[in-house]
Amino acid sequence: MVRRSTVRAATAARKSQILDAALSCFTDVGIEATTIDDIRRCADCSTGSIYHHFGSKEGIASELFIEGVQRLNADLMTKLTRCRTAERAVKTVVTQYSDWVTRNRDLAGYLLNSRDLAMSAEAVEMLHDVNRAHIRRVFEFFAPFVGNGAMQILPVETYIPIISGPIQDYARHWLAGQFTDSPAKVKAVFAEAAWSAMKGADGPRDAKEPG
Amino acid sequence: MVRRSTVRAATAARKSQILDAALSCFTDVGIEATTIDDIRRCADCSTGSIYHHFGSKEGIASELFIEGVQRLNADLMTKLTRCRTAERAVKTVVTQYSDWVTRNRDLAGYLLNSRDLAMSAEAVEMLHDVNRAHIRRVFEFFAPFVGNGAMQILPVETYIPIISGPIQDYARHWLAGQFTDSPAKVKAVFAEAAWSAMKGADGPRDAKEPG
DNA sequence: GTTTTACTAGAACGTTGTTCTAGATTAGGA
DNA sequence: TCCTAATCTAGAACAACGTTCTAGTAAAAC
Repeated sequence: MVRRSTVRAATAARKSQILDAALSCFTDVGIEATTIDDIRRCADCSTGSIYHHFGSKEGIASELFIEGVQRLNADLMTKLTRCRTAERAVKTVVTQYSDWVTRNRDLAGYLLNSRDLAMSAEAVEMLHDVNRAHIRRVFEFFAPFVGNGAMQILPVETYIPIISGPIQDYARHWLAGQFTDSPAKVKAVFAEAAWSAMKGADGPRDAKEPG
Repeated sequence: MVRRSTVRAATAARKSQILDAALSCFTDVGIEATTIDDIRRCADCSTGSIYHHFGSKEGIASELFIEGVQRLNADLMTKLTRCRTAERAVKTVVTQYSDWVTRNRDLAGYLLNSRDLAMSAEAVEMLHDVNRAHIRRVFEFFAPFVGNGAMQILPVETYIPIISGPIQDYARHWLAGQFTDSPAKVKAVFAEAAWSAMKGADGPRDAKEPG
């Protein structure tokens, strides 16, 4: 049985070289407008090399997308598991995202604006698996805070939009050049807003109102 | 010199026929994957006709996008100007969006997932003008509520993300088939969350609302 | 050293967006 | 009704781009 003990050293470098070139091109002119030849020139490699590693232009786009999501998710989990209170955890979801987007402009812009990417069935499933696993971890982390009344009980599918929706929308506008202040600069506002919308009704306020 | 007093009757019909066909194709397989020939077949017209009316595939996509934004904006303003209190106005922004997306699935999905559309310089400017005018109207409407303390004073660029971000994110997931309940079904939750994050810290100062 | 596998190169192919030219259709004026 | 100009449609032809293919090179396994 042949064992591929070590991937050839140059391979990983070549792949990330192509991915970096692709991200750069996608950022400059958009996915559709970048040609394979653009990427080839920017990565200083041949067409054959690109197709050997990724199979298609869509393969590059998919791998870039999934790898980006995984990096973002991993960074969140690292910071989240250090939190001891519901308030700190909710606010960390917002501030971590703000900082990450500010530090990784190009990749963040790619992730935010490539939602309708036509991906292969395998890539879609891969992405779903990654997302499901991440969401499960996050929900397991937050479950106790909902259980003990520190956070509101809401329909499950509304938690993520309520907490992350605003800062994501802000980030999208900032990345499009429409806002001047970086997400990192205004993160406190969004962290506060998220916590306002999410904290348990501990005060004398009414809990609910007829819609 | 002949003046085109009335646009030829068939023209408007032909254009909207092509736009409808394009939206249908874009929804089914994505913008990049739909060919001019797909649209031609679906709209039952010729290639020449398409290029006469829109100039390019991107021209179709741009016009569809801008027209959709205008319809959405117009619907919001109609409903918004009926509101008399800050709470009702903020909640209306959320519920109107929920209802509109639920009623216009395809178009809403197109608007939400085509942000990175490569548009011509003119189309970009056109869209900016439309957006700026709309945002100015909305802010003029809300200004009094901020002035009298019914709503929080925040950095201007944060209002829209805080109010609309969550329901937009929810809508995106629903349109992608990831959530089962339509935005219209869960709009009350998001309206409540938006108002929680937005209302003045000292309690509402609207006449009708008791502390 | 020989074999096997991983990788690269670049020409060739087929599809697709776009252009072009000729012709059909309609509106307005005698 | 006929004429003229403008608008619109048709579909073949062109050029660009994603992809495939064949041959060849470099590195690991034995």
